[in-house]
Amino acid sequence: MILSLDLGSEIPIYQQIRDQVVVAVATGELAEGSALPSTRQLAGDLGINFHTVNKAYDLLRREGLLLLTRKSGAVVRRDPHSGPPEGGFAEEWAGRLRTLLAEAAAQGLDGPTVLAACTTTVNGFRAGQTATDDEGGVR
Amino acid sequence: MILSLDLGSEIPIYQQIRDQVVVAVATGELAEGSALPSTRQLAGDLGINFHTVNKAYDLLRREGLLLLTRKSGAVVRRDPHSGPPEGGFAEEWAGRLRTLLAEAAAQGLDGPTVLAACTTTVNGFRAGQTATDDEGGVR
DNA sequence: CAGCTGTTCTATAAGTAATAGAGCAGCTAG
DNA sequence: CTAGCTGCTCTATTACTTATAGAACAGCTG
Repeated sequence: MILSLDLGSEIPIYQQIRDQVVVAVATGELAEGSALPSTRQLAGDLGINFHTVNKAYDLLRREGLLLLTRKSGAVVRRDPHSGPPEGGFAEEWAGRLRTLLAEAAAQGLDGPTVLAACTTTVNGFRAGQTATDDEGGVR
Repeated sequence: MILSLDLGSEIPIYQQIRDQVVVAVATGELAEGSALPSTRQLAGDLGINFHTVNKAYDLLRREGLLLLTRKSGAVVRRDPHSGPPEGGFAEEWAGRLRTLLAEAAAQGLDGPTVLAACTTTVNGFRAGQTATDDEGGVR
């Protein structure tokens, strides 16, 4: 997968990394078991400090998406078929969804437009993973 | 409207205020022209510094939701019927939506569940502004 | 005038983000 | 066994953000 950073953004670098890994897992681009570059290597490729990459990986580990070991490096732990998320996630996530959708509504986007954007985005994820959906083989 | 703050949250206070005003505008609880408490009064009610409230109001003004004048105080400028948002908003918002929905998908929430949450939330907003009260409790 | 309003300035303390360097423990290929 | 990789941890510095606080100014209002 290819990571692109915007160093001039107000979004912290470690969060840009985290967000792009999350999207890659959602689309199926990163399946369960996929290996990510090491912290030092990715930092070198991106031209940033390895502590910053370490922070992003550590955040992904705490979210349950990455498994970090000394022998295998960084490996994707979950994918969209791994079953329900950990306790409390759905409620916290629904709260953030409410804020984000409220922002669009307050700015004048009407309901159908907002829901169409949601549907298109979610279907875009599934298109990326249903290619090998019949296999279902969890490695 | 009633503002509730969580001082122990990792979310900045000024952003909690902003988020709750945004939701109130989306639901119609705060219609165009509604007056908000002054910075000093709201700060006193919440037990926080008025500079923090000022920051939240200033953010809402930059987002086009509030109109701040010395004579009228803080007044809601937009509501869901004010027409399309300002240029560039939709694209930036769609990017954040993608990240948020990807997070749910990566954690194992399936597409229909995610879209159901979106629909329920958006309909909850519209129930607050249209004549038809649907009582769509999100629980 | 007295008392509100938003607004702007300085200032401080605490936390976060990103940088940097050094080192340790565990695994693996040569 | 050695060399080199891995995640991981520690200290440290710089810059920015968050939240606090006090003071003052300009405009409107009763």
